[in-house]
Amino acid sequence: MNRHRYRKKNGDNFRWTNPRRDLVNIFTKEEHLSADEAYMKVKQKNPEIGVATVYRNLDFLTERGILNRFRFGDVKARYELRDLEKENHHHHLICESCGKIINYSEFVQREKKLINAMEKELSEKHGFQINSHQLHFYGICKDCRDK
Amino acid sequence: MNRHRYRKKNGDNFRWTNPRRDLVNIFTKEEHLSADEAYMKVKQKNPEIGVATVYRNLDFLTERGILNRFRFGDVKARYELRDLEKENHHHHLICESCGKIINYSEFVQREKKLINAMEKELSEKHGFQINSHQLHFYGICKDCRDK
DNA sequence: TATGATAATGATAACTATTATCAGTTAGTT
DNA sequence: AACTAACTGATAATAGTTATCATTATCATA
Ligand SMILES: [Mn+2]
Ligand SMILES: [Mn+2]
Ligand SMILES: [Zn+2]
Ligand SMILES: [Zn+2]
Repeated sequence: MNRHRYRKKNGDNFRWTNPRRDLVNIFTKEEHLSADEAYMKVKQKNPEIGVATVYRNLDFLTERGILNRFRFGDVKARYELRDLEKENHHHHLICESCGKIINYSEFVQREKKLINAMEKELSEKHGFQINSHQLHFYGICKDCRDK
Repeated sequence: MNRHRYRKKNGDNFRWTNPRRDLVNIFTKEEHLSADEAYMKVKQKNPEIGVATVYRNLDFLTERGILNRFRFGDVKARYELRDLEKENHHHHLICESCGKIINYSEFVQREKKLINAMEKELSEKHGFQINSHQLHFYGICKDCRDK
């Protein structure tokens, strides 16, 4: 599991650097980018940046709770800004044909109730402390169906 | 998205070979194996088998609906036999510390209702045809918490 | 039950995503 | 301005997976 280990050991005295700022900026404009896609974007603003820096900081920002990391069946990880408000909490539809990813936030209320009950029971029954959940729907998007 | 393309073009005249039989057998005994883990297991029975064959057939069996493929935050894919009965439908708890994967099937009834409603609305609203869903809970397992 | 078409295999090279290493650079503190 | 640890970029290394290709095995048919 531990393939992401650019972890801080002592304290939290991190530095707010340009690559970090640039990355966060990019994710305010675009969602679900892979490391490579983010790298391309950041490069436009700062051609000097290296891939390793992008990977390191996607990891850094994810561990700091600023980004969410997903793996949608695809090998490569994808990222988005973490929802600040609970109301924005959303999940994903993934097209198995073209790979398109669609956000949806319907049913948040009803879902929340079920998820809360689940988390409670699961943590009691399995002694498992739940930190987050992901709900993915796989299928075929409208565009691909129309073809 | 199309990184898995050992796909048949013409018809469905596939052959029921030893590697395929062996793989299915292994998954009746163990769950959530990665390609490499499955390879090791099959090798015990048939030391001649190659990795490529394992990858090809994990893919083959997944596309034939015999196996489920997952990516639990980890880079590597993991597989299990697809649930034959709806009653066995289950989801997963993933420990972010040790990587342990726990099946759970509580709430299937309540969940089914919500999921059905979701699938209906989502397909109407987004024109998206939903084929399957995955619900993953991430957190810390009992063993890791006790340490 | 032998034959033939072609699906499948195994070895291995290649590729893609990610991580480690390390010398040089910077942010933030004094 | 000087100091120091955090950070960076280049690049090598690794892990997981897929492509290639010559050889073999399956199975429908004769
Ligand atoms: Mn999203
Ligand atoms: Mn399972
Ligand atoms: Zn599509
Ligand atoms: Zn654990």
